[in-house]
Amino acid sequence: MNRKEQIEQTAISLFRTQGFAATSMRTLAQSLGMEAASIYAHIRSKEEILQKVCFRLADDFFTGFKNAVNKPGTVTEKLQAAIAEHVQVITENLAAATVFQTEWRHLSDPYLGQMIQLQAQYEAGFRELLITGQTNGEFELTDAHLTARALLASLNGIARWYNPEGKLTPTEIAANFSQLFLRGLIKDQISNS
Amino acid sequence: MNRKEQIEQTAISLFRTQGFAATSMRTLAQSLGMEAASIYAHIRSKEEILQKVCFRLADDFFTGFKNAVNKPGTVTEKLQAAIAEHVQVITENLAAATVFQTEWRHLSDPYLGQMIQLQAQYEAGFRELLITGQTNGEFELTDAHLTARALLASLNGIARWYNPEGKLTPTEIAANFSQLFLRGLIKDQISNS
DNA sequence: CCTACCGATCGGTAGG
DNA sequence: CCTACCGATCGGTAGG
Repeated sequence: MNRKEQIEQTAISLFRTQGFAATSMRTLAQSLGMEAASIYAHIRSKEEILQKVCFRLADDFFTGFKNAVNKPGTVTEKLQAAIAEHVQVITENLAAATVFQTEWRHLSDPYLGQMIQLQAQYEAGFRELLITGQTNGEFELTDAHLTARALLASLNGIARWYNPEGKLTPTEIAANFSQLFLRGLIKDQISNS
Repeated sequence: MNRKEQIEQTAISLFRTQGFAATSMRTLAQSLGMEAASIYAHIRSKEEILQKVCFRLADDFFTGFKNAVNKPGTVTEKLQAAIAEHVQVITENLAAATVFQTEWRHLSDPYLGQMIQLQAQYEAGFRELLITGQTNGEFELTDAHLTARALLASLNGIARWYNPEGKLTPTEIAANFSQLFLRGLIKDQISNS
């Protein structure tokens, strides 16, 4: 990891805990053991760090989603794969994913507009998967917009509680989410009747 | 609405769009048509506004949850009621709920610690409801912590997309969430077999 | 990567 | 609710 990557990693860690706006270049410099002015030998601006992390994460999420959708199988299986990919991206980039989710609005034009578009596209991907499953009879749902948003919000929430040293692995987390969203909470009463 | 309430409402609106740290008292003053120094005739500090909105919202959520749980009925019905109450609080306090969700970490001690506790308690309330339903055979779930967090994250996400002029009413949104989390996406195959 | 520094802005106070 | 102002801090540049 070269000095530029060190700066970015440290910045992401601070942005995560304090927020982008509340993190000063002097605090960042102190965490790195250097002067604030020296950081500018490696990066152009504070926002450049945020831009890089946001677009990298967005790219990771899209790559994961495309992998999931392009696999052969039922729509149910594709959705399960998309959930697993999304969980993987978050758990493997925990600090960066948190910063992406909570700080992207501090981007300036034109990056802000691009980010909004990318997020709308990603959500649309899930929504279309849901509609495909609805059309072919695999799924039953009332509102694809609401359902896609509910699923994505709960998946993104993982970044707020996932603990790499906890008892749940990313794979187990993904399996639990798939179970929850596909089967729901209500216990099957068939075997009892 | 007196001047103090006007200041708070305007601040909440700015905190929502720009974030707490990125909103200056001068910007707030300009939105109100007054000087920054004059605001301090009505409030003690910038953070005081954030404190007030966070604790008010937390109180609203707890009140709603207690209402839901104290109603007679099955655990399923109580969970449906808790979802409906949560949706109501968000949709009736859209800006304030968004600020609460995204800016509470900018509170200073001891308010920050209190807020963390309150959120843990609220989540525990949902988790215990889920476990009660699991114990009495209404629900089937693998991990109550994960399930409560998934449900709450998706409910909180409503604040990011709810449109008071949109086609979905808060009641409809709550019904869709209950349907999604209780029944899941998979279409019942019973009638086809 | 440092020293020295820029103009701008920050939350907030004094005094009226 | 205003004018006048405080010390502190901001992101960033110049020059080495």
